[in-house]
Amino acid sequence: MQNSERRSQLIDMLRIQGFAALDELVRELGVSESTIRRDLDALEEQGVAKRTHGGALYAGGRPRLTEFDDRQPAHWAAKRAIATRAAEIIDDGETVLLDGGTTTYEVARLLVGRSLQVVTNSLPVANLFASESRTDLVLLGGYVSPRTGVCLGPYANELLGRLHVTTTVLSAAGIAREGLFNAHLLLAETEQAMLNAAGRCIVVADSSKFGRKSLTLVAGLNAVDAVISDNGLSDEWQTFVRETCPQLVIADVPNDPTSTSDLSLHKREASST
Amino acid sequence: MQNSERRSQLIDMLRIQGFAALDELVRELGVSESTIRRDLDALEEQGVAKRTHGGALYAGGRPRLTEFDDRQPAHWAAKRAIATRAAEIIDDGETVLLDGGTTTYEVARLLVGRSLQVVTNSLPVANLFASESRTDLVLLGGYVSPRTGVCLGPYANELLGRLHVTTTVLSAAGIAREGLFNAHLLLAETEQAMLNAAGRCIVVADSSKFGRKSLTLVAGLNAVDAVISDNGLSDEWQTFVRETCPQLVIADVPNDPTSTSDLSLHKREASST
DNA sequence: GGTTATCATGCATACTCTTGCATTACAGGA
DNA sequence: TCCTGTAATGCAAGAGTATGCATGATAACC
Repeated sequence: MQNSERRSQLIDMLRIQGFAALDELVRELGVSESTIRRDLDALEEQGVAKRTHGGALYAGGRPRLTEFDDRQPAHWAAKRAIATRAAEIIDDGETVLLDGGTTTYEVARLLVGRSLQVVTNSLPVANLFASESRTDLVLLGGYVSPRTGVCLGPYANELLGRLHVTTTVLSAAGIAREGLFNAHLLLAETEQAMLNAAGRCIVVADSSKFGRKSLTLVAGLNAVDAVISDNGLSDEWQTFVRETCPQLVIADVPNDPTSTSDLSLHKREASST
Repeated sequence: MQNSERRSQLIDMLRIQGFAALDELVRELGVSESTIRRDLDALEEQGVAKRTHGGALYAGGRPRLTEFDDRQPAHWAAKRAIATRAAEIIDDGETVLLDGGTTTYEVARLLVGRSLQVVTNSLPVANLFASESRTDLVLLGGYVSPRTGVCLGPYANELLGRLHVTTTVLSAAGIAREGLFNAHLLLAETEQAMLNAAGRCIVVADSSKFGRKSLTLVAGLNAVDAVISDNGLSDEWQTFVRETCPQLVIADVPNDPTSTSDLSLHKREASST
């Protein structure tokens, strides 16, 4: 792990928690105490952190949307892999409707710079494209949920009712045999409207989502055209999805601790566990 | 010459990941470490990447909203002063409609954390409130203008037609005797809708805006309830605005080295304003 | 005031960067 | 065809930087 990467991770921890103890940072980042101290010195120098006895306080800018802050690196790798496959099957010139959610956000990041028309209800996604002249951006209006930064409510649904897009990329809080589940009642309605507005609908969901229900059912799996998940998905679920839905794409997650031991571990061979 | 192709691939990796370790790039691109270093040097030269120990960060290519980048410090002081006065006359519990534009953005910054309901068509303004649980945020939808980050078009206007807010804060590209001017045809329509949706309408405009026309007329000054400007506004304009509009607020700009003759320390009388 | 935890500093080690040089690939001219 | 200049690439060695550990100093706590 590199200097700058570790420090940005450190900033993330501070921003989320507000305060972090020294030994906690040592444990989490896997480096020595001295290194953490030096990092905190540097961060204090640039005004991001404020050192205290036994730890450090966050002193930087405004708090960001909470959902995007606790991106676990493990899940993040799966999301990245899934997003890559999703971006591959989207062609230039399409009109793409992007849902809120962390996985769709990763898809959006991969679409930046491409020649597309993007429709979204997600503020973070919109920010990615806002300054991009090559991509037309249409934002759905409505009430903005503080936690996730997505637009909800009747206005968004109404606008969706008058739009048609070639591809919709949907996320889900859970996928069960009944179909896609979501945690917000209003968001479920919006996602149903998104589904109806689409020529084809792609659902992106990492394998941990399967077998989990959430508050409300959005749609059955037979209503979507493709499901993209990662190779952690069990065989039972894979066969079930293949039977229910026209297409199932399994993204290969590279970051598997058992398979990458041969490349360049000369630097971490003596690292303590 | 595969040089340029590899470098564009490198830029893609950096843009997508934000950070890339050196050995990771070596593995991915299949060239030696030295070559990657030289590539990164070249990319840093042209401002696309920022080298760090062990890798590189994505630096350039993030063309942010241009309007917010060239904030002149001198104008900014006036805008800040104006925004302060505007924020003072907005009470907690109000529903505030905020236009796009740099001055209204400053107003928005001062309103963060207050107990309000905010309606806006501006993406930068929305970002300020998105993670704020104390402020309800309603975003107008529609086509997003890449340069300014505001939502335009019939959808925004239609939604505005069904809203009512207590206070609208409008900006203007220019103010002439005819009234408020704006540079975008579509935005002018949206601003007219904003005006109609408001119980009272406040126009924020620094003194440099007065006497300047722009593409299209939005509304006469008699349609607004208050104008807030800075103390650089000439007496003629002040009397004109006072005759046309119910209220004129002049914000005191603390230090304005550009408009005053020079910084000679004549000990002026401590005139209380 | 004594005890304990936390902090700063110096130094050894390992990694990363820069620089210089040799090799390879390619295009233009005799 | 052969030669040659140019650019790109790879390799190696010394300089530079980051990290971890140890030790004395400092600050918090009872």
